[in-house]
Amino acid sequence: MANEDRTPASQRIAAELRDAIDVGTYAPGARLPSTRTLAERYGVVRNTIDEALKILQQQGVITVEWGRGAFVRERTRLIRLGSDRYSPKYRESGLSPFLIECAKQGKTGRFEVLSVGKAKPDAGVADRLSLSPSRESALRRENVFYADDVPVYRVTTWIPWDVAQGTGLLEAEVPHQYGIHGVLEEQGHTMARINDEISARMPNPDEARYLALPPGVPVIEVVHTSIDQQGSAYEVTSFVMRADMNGLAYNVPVE
Amino acid sequence: MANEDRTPASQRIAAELRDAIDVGTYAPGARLPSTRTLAERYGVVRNTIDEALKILQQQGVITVEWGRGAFVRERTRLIRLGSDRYSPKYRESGLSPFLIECAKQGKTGRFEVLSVGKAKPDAGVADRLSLSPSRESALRRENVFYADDVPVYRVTTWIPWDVAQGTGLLEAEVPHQYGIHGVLEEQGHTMARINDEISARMPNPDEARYLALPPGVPVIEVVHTSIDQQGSAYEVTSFVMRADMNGLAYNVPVE
DNA sequence: GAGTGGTCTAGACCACCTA
DNA sequence: AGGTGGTCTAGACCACTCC
Repeated sequence: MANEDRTPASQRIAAELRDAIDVGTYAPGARLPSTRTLAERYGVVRNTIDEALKILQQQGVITVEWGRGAFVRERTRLIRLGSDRYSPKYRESGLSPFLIECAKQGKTGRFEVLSVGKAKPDAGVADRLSLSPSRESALRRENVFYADDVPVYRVTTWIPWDVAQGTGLLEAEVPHQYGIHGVLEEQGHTMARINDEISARMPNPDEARYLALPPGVPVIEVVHTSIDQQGSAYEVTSFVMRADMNGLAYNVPVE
Repeated sequence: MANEDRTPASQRIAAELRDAIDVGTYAPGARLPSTRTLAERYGVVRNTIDEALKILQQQGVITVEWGRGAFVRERTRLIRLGSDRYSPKYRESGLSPFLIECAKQGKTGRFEVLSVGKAKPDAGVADRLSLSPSRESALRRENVFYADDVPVYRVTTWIPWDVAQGTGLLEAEVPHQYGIHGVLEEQGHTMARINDEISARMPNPDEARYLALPPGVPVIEVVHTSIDQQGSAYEVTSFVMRADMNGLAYNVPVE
């Protein structure tokens, strides 16, 4: 048992397994030996193997399935949300960039409306919309987007009440060929600029549940603000997406 | 004893502690009771408390310090890397956007050059630079950026060899007031557009070490491509940054 | 030295999956 | 039923921090 190495066994084993995965001993999708087998092989108790697997899980290297085993995570293709997603050039297709990207990858995209209604925006949203918080309400629409029935975005849209009222945006079904932004454009709000604020973090328990996130998968949060030709913000949308299936791309001019 | 709830004790305790943190029972920076105390309070063994704390750590809610205790993580202010970071308007100040942002927050920004030399770009970089991979080399510069001596970015820049040669970019010290992009501009490459591809994930062990990342902190990766007025890519930079201290902002026109 | 977290052992029971 | 992962107990030893 002379253990020359001073790093804990669980970490050492995690590193060894990770190396084995990296060199392809265990291919993506392959099952690792059972915890009992690994415990015997490394001469440690099963608990220690559990620790090692938890480390790999947190690193996003494996997924563990109840009663089945631990599997090397498959590299999922990224869905890229582009800076051009609001571009008029997509209007003609009648499809949203999300649906186009899904179709490209042979996936079926769809979304569900979770809620539509009047609500008080939080301070951050109120600030971006130049509303006085806790005094003015806004229209809130909550959606979830799916690719092949896997939830990939949780989307919350906020529109100042005076912009939204009387437009039909209060209906679950948006009554316009070009969606919400089609309606807003008819109200005189043509999108001139966007401001996207991007961050990443571990999900909170709610988000983990909504997005059915396995452990070790962070989320990307994009807070998007639409700005019209007068320079005023008239819509804020927050996207929360699983980071292992989504990316962003901004191809933009230098000003 | 009579445990009506079927969720594991460690998860239940983690949720209770998280709620206590959310409502402010434990303020940011405050120390949680010791694992032994918590074990007694919840009537479980210390190991179970350890599990609960690991969950909170992975969620990025607390940091645990050896021999000192578990502390509620302070909300660190974000350093925002903006889409305007290459804008000519910053040229006059002579400061990079990173240094400006650090100064705003009362932090001292600096960077170190890790390496400068000829290297073969990987397939992704070669593709973005329209080089034939494994045949053409490029200049690679590796830097680390610090804010108050905390490493926040790991940056790797690639420039095609025929663009870089004879420019002084092979020196550790870039011989130009406006940095790398000042030199490249003198070579006739004026930045007309940028293409930033953004993803997030858990760090690999290397990155965790370089950036001194505590557990539960994801990284944001930005692969930036500079495009000149002829529409050709002449520089690729990869930024890997700790997600709890960094964010991105793109304020751009809709085209 | 006292207190703290980190880890490990040995053994047990539970819940889920496959057959 | 038999295999798999998930969790918990009880107790032990180690390493780091602070006084």
